[in-house]
Amino acid sequence: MSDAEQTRQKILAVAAEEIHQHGFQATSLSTILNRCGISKGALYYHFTNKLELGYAVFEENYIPVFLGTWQPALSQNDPIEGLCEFFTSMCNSMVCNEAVCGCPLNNLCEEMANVDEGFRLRILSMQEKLNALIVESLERVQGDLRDNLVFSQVAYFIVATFHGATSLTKSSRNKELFQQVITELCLYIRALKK
Amino acid sequence: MSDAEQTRQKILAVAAEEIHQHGFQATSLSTILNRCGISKGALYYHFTNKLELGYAVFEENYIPVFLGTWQPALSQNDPIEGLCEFFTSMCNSMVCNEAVCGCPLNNLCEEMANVDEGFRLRILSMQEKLNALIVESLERVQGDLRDNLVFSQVAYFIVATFHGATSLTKSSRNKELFQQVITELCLYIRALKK
DNA sequence: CTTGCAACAGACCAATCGGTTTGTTATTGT
DNA sequence: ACAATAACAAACCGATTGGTCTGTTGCAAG
Repeated sequence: MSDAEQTRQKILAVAAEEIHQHGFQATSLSTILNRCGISKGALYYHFTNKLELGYAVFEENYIPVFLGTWQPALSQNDPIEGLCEFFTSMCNSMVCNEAVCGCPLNNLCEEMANVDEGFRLRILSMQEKLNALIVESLERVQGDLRDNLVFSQVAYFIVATFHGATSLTKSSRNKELFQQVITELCLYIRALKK
Repeated sequence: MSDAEQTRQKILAVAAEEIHQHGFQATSLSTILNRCGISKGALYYHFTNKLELGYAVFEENYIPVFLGTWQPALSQNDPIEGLCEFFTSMCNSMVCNEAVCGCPLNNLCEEMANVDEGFRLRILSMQEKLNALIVESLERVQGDLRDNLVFSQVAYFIVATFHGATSLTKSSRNKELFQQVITELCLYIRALKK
């Protein structure tokens, strides 16, 4: 990796952290510069403005990480159990920082969806992709599931509940609350089976 | 109502709107001043600083409205149907502005819970109150419900899903998505009965 | 009649914001 | 050897932020 590409990646990584912790609008470019040990010239050489930096963080960091965490769970032989194990292990491995900062995608959705159209469309596209993934995996084991299920509806329900759980955790700073919602969610998911 | 109290209420009302639409941090005091047609001196006569204004909005506007919308649903003879009708009517009556701006409480939770402890504790207290309300109403009709239900867990689950649904609606700007999650949530809630 | 305070008005302030511009350095092709 | 460009450094800029300070006005009590 070239020097230039290295600084670009460094910027992306630091910006991703800052945006995750403080939100996009509250993230200060000068903080990023300080943490990276670079100048403003460097940043504006690699990114045309703050918004484009935000988009780059979203596409090059958040999306891959997001898909990388959901995909394996859904490609299990039994996606129902895959999801439940995924959620449960997330409960157990969750460190304080994650609990407090929430899901980067959901954070951006809450903050930027009605502020900037570019963010909104990117978030929407990601959510639709995740929904499609879940629907796919449910269809794959359709035979084991109850009749009359509306897969897309079920998929959105699962994601909504998950994101709601992270929101609850932010205010309570209590892993147990997250765990409770997840436990109930797993009960719901397993009840999808015949 | 005295003149002074009137301006105070005006400030609170306008601030509540601005915070709902743009979040607390992105809300500009000068915007509030302009919309109210008052000076900075007036605002700082009634509130010591921006944070205290935010707290006042939360306690004097958001909390009463929030409780005022959930309470009636839960005090129905049949809280299960009360909740479902509450959610469904919210789907139908939801105008674009509400869909885009989301729930004020959840917004503040996402934005401020890990930024300011004062906000976090107020939000937490409100969430616990709502949870207690739901638990109460479930206990009231305990006889009609399935055994082995953990009421508090169920209550948090319902609220989490509801808030997750509003988040989904923000990015999609699609009432139907909200409706789908709510439909599935009502299925879940009704399935709590024997 | 005047003194005092509640209820503001509005100029002013330092700090910070995102963004621009100019300058410098190291490398590379010719 | 030289010109060109990539990859920055850093001073600078206008706008805006939350917050302060000094006035000013109207009413009410003494």
